[in-house]
Amino acid sequence: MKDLHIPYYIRLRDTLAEQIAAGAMAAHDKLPSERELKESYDINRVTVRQALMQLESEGLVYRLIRRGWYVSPPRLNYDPTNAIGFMQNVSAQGRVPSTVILSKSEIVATQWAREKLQLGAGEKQYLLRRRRLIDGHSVLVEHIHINAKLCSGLLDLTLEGSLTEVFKEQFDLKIARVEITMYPAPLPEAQADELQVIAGTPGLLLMRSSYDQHDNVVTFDQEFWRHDALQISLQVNN
Amino acid sequence: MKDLHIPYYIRLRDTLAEQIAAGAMAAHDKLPSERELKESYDINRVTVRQALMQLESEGLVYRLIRRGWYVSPPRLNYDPTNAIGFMQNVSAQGRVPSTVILSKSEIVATQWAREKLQLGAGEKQYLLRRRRLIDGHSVLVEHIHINAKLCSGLLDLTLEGSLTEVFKEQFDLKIARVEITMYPAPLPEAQADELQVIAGTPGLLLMRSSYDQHDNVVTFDQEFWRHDALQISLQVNN
DNA sequence: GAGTGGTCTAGACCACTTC
DNA sequence: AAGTGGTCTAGACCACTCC
Repeated sequence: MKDLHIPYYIRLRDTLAEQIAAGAMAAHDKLPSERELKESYDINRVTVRQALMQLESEGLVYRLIRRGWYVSPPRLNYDPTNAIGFMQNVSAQGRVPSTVILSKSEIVATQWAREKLQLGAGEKQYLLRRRRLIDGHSVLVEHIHINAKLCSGLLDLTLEGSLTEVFKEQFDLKIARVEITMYPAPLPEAQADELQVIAGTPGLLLMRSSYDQHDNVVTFDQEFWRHDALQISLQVNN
Repeated sequence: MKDLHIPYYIRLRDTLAEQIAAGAMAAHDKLPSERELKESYDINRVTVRQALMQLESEGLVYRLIRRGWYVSPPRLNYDPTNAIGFMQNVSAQGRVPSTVILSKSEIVATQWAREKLQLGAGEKQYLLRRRRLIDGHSVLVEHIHINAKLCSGLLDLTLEGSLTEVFKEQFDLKIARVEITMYPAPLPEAQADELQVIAGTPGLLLMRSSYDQHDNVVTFDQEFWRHDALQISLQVNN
């Protein structure tokens, strides 16, 4: 015999999901506080949180640490086979992109970066860290490791937009080939902090290696996305 | 001032993650029961579960309903730009694939399927539901909606392997173009049951439309993956 | 029948945000 | 100072699995 009882947290989850779907709450609206929900539905606060965390993993709501729960905006469409940059892609979908440079530095490549960038011992790399936003809300943090000898002086240029364009315009470097790997994974603590989400919340990890026309590695990029911020779409011709 | 206290559930999560990484437990090994962990680490069972659910969302452990928590195997590599089928892909990675046909039927296309398959009112579709496994463990459930008039009699053939091959060999249909959309999302209840996971656990939803050489829609496929079962990798040439 | 995980309660204290 | 979410306790009962 199957258990036919519907748990309270599932009912609350569905109730809230319906309200959101029905448009009773708009993107970025704040939900009632956990204690209010607890009173309204006469269930324990732990149970309320269980429902909210379900909705979070569905991408319907997100939270700001110690500030509350909010309705998620629609996902951004991302086509990894398309070379279009973040700024253009977001704009094309009728939303407002922005970029914050978190840090930029020239360092001696770590062993790990040396492998990824195919560098020898002692060679230099740039490390560029950026946070990117849609409609004023952070959606990803990225760490871009750059082969410094291919683009000396890069850090003095404008780095908010497409690096691919900067490489082409300023350094005559064409990105000829890109390798991408991605999978769902929780955000590491440092990146979670920067996205103002709690460590361990679901995320999407995307890594990208870019090669120039001579098949040198130009950049190795790690992107830490909010898991509810994007949807991957692509087209393949055989 | 930042809070420097490390929560118990984070400590337990890290402890278990280290044990797994160190190889103290192999793929599909059962973890100690929640009550054993509670005793061992002298924390509440709710807190133990919090740690386990974190590990689940990281893809390090999975659970079988009411049976326990187990160590996850490595992720399958999946290249959406590569036409290679599931069976071949799994084999190529040194693992053992299998397929279970859950149901197959010929039905009048629903409105929703009519749109996806670009069919007129009253036209027929096949619905094929399969579960696919790696090393004997279910990793996905798929619902394949098929344009019946392009491949009449399909359901009488062997359907465990690559449909793309069946189309080519038996119906002279070449899959010329594929559109894929995917995003992290929890598994719907029905699919969760079939994968023996609890409804609402994290998953990956992948939808695929296949077009033939005349740009007719041949199939529309919904795949419900365990979120920890795969990693997406692809290469793009510009 | 013993053991497991799934659900739930009624509290508590804390760090942090908001006012 | 009041309110919020984050963490945690010490129980409880249930459905189901395993033996």
